[in-house]
Amino acid sequence: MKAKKQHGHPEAILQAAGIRPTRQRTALAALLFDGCDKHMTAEQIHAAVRKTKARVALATVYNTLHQFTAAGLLHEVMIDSNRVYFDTNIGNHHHFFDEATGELHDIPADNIHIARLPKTPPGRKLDRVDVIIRLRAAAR
Amino acid sequence: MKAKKQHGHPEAILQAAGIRPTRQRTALAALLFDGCDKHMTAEQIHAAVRKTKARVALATVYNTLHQFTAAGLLHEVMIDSNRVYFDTNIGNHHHFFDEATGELHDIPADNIHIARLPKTPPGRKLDRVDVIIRLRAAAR
DNA sequence: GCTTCATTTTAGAATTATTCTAAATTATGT
DNA sequence: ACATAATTTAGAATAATTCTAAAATGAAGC
Repeated sequence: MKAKKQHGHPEAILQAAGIRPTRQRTALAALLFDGCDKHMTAEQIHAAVRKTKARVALATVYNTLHQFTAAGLLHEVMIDSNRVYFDTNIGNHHHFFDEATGELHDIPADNIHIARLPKTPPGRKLDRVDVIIRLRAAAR
Repeated sequence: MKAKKQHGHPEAILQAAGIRPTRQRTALAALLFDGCDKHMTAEQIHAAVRKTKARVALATVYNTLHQFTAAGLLHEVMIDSNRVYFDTNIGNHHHFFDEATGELHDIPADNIHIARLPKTPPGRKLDRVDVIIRLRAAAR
């Protein structure tokens, strides 16, 4: 296994990322970093954490997701003008987006090979390459 | 001779796309389909059309951009949660996104070659493949 | 265990982009 | 020109996200 999934205690993950593990952050980390890749919106994460006993304000969910993103624990995936997903898979990979259902699925990085990438303009460095394969319902 | 890409009168372009060329639509088409590739938000387009003598309501700009998109005259590019660009380049191409400046630049399709595209899931057809190369200021 | 101070969380207000609504205008067919 | 259907419009409504300032919590020292 190449890239190791996030697992272990949520608190340890936060410590390692230099984020103070408060009750709310730990609850969110426990939910997000359970070893399974997820694509969730802030609202979905808010709903999910409220199903556990923890109470976390929506504003805190947003704050925390942005902190996690800045720390490299999450990626934001911009797919649709009114859907921003936070992706717990921070390894190199790409996405299928099903426009019929709004679902997002991972594509392992080695299933796509990009040749002839243009050179990066001067004074810039490559941050990342997003590939989104958009799908629609097949005609029949 | 004029530009090689979109050519002909704006009205002809609309007719060909099966869109009735009203005054507002013609004004927007004239602005957008002048042969130069553009990436503009609805607000930018609204501001630009108001600089000409034409008066077009913002709601009409939105309606019209969506009609043009549905007709294949424009593409929407989703880059950033609060930046939706309408792209007048409807040919096969990709984008550099400069996170430092918020600018979007075209990459001709043949500058990127994607091999080993995964197979499309059953019941779905491939709509399009978006490649976004995200750039940041270079470290030094 | 308490006190202090910085950090974090919170509810609700504010903001922003976009969509909706229903009335007014404009275009098309006869 | 007339009737009818399509389009445009201003402003209200919506939805996601951010902001604000006050309250709660956490860490460090006594």
